Amino acid sequence: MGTETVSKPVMDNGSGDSDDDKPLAFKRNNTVASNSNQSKSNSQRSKAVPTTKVSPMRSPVTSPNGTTPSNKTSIVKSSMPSSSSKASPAKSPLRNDMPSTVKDRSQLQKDQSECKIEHEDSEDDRPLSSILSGNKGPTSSRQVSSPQPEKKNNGDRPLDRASRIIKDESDDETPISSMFRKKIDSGMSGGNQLSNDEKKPLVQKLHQNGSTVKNEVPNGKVLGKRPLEKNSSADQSSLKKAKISASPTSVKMKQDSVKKEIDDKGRVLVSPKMKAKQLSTREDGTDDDDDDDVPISKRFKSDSSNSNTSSAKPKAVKLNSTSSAAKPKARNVVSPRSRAMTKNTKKVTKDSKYSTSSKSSPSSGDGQKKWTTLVHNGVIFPPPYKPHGIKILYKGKPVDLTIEQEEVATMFAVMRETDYYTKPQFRENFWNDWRRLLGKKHVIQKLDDCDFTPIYEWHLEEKEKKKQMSTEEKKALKEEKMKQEEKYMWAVVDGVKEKIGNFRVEPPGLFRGRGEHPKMGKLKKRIHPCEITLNIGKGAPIPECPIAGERWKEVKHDNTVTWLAFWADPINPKEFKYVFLGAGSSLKGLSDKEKYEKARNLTDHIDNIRTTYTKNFTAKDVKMRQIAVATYLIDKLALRAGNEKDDDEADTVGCCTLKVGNVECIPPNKIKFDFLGKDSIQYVNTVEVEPLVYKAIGQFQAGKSKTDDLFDELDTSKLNAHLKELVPGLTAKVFRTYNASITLDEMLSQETKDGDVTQKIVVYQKANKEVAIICNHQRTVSKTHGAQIEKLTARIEELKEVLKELKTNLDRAKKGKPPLEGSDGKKIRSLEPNAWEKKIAQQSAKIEKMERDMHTKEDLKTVALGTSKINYLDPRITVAWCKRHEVPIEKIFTKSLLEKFAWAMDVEPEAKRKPAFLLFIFLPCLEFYYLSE
DNA sequence: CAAGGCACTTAGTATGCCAGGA
DNA sequence: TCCTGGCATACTAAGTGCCTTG
Repeated sequence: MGTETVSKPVMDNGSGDSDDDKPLAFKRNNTVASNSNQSKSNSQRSKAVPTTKVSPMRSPVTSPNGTTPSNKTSIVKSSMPSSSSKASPAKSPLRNDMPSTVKDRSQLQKDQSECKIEHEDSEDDRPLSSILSGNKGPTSSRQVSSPQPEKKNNGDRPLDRASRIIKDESDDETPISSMFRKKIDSGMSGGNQLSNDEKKPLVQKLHQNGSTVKNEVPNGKVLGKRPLEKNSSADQSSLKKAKISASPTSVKMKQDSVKKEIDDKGRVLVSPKMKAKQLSTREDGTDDDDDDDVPISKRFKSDSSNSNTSSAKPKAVKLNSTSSAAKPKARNVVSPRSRAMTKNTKKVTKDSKYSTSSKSSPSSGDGQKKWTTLVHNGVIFPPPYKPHGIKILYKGKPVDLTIEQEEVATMFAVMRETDYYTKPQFRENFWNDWRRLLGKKHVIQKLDDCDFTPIYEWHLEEKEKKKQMSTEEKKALKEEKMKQEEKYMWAVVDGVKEKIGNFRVEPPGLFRGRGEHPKMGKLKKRIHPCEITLNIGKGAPIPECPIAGERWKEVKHDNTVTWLAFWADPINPKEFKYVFLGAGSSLKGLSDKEKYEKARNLTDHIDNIRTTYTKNFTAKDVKMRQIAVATYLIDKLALRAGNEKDDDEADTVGCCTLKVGNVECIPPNKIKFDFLGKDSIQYVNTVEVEPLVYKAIGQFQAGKSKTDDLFDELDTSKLNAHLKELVPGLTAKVFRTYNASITLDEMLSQETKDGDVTQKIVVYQKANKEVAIICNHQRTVSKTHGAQIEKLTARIEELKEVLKELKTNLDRAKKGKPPLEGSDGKKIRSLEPNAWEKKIAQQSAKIEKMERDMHTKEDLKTVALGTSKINYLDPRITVAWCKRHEVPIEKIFTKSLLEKFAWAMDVEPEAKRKPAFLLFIFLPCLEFYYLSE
């Protein structure tokens, strides 16, 4: 895309890039944080961290408004799609579509029979309208700003985040949506869809292989293409326009980029991009369309009419607020959602008609129909263990082991070079499980007397052999593997071939829990078909069990969930391991998009939320005060919610589970956090907080021991229940997404300058790094890091020596003297002074680059950039920025990320519409006016 | 309301692959 | 041409959050 070029120039006004840079939507005022300092910790994992970083950008601000319109009204609405969807407690009267008869897992497990339930669906839940309304108002009223007082102190300023607008972005996107709409309009009116026929084929045959099938239903039904959107979602549909069906063809026209694929049966399938686009269309008419695609502004319009309305944010119901405090945190809450749900009622319509019969299981998932037809070939199992016959030594003597015993011994032996190998907990757990296989009377009575060296050496040899294979051999092997796996790699969802994320059953091994996990080293036993439950469409052929003589545990047909298969986790039998579609699938894309929409929607409410919690810093009710402080920390520091954990898990915490000892008050108003978070990654950060927060934390600590809960009246359910009262669908994790995306947007808009692509990429990486620091995404320093730095340092020194020689020769050349001979003794030919100067410049540039690279490497040695890019940064911000600045998107997103974010690729850069765009930011309502002009 | 169940997202590490440099 | 570093992907652990049950 470079395209925009032209326009861009035009647009710029004096402002220079800045305008361009303006993010589409989000903007923030403040400066970037300075973070830099974070501490990197040293080493390894646990240690590191952000230390005091100062505030990461976060917050600055106050301000809001000014710039942003924040308020676009407020309305909440819908936005949170999900909520709606979920809302209904399953039950839902609303949903109709459900598949008929499906048993839910629990039931199944219990062995009950199926339950049929019919629901209507709710598709729409929320009216977007509300939002709109907000938007509309030009002026805004937006709220004022932030609550915060802000002071910035050194770095961290408390909350200052400007309120920015994410929403604007939508504006940007408008175009996109428009496209969709057009599509719709144009064609369709009717909903024609692709024919169902197309899809049908898949389903046809059925065989069962022996598995137990429960609930099988006749299929039926509609096979239309998948609606991409969830039913509920945002969409609301009220609008629903007729959806068009999206026949591939039609779709295609619109999108160029889309590629078609033909599946083996000759069906036309769509590439991810296309699919994304298709989203807009709905399949059987059933679904709603997605409003998602519709620009918010547009949505508003349409929606407004909607009923749902609910608009008002205030909405939410409140739930109870009870006070009790029990510490045991309970998880659930009630929820406001119910109300929301009610709304749902809405939608129903659609599905019901089309849908087939499904019934859904009451409990699973959010109860929304996720697909209509689902065909896949099951999962592939790891190859059986191949005994090597190498004996371990026990007290110096070789010991005979059975195949099973040898297999487990080998798992342990090959871990010799890992840290686990020497950890007492790991060894103990391994020993307990292995001993069970050996039997009490076995010769081997003590792990420490075992010498696994022979197996370890065998393992090294095998590795070496593999390494030494010729390229051809490796290639052949790979092809062979591919051939075996090909059939398991794909699923056909509503007629579209999609990649499956993890179609391989996890092989047996020793559990590698992170941190001080109490179960590390336990044997993760081999999973057999009889432990696996498959989920396929009714009427779809039941995958053949790949292991002769065995059969699946069960075959379900639940279209309210997205998993294709699951089995009980052998380490924690209460949990499951699932097989899902790949990240590039439309099902995943949809939910990803919803996630970012939720975050974006938070922009409209953030001021209000901050005002609320600021007010509650002094609430009389302890629970309320704790909620206020916890929300503040989650907003300011991007902490995770912090669910309760069991004793058989590593001892890590999140915001709600912080212990008194994890927080240290440093007068006058700084707080030092030091705890192990997810994956046992240490979080160390000293930040300045609002004086009232400082005071409140001191109160929460008073009279407690270090191991007591800081927020003893709180748990994630209560916290989220409160957040939902403020904004339907809002949960603690949304703040992380919001802050990450806003930070990216602000940094990109503030720091991107004219320059070449490389420089722009550096800006992007810097922003990415900032986000990674905020989110505390760390990685272990590579083993070779030190050596690499040394090497680079040496190389730089060498280059500097050469530079010195060049300078000397320049001086000599100026004096008419011949150059000195090189350090290697070779003669150097004479050059004119300007030629020497040129060489000097080149050499200097080379040195600078190398120093910069080294600095970057050192700087990022403990920072993991990928996690935030994959999970937290709204890809639309990246895409729009790339378009605006003519940076090829491939420079930022890998192939798989491009696939994953196919739904975001259409965002308008906005450059061309800059004028309108800018206004947009400030005065959303003028948008149409401008554009039309 | 507590507790457990379930579904799905987020996360760091291990491994494989490829391009650039010696 | 081989080696290495760095990136991309594979893998799977560890979170979040909603729902149901008692």
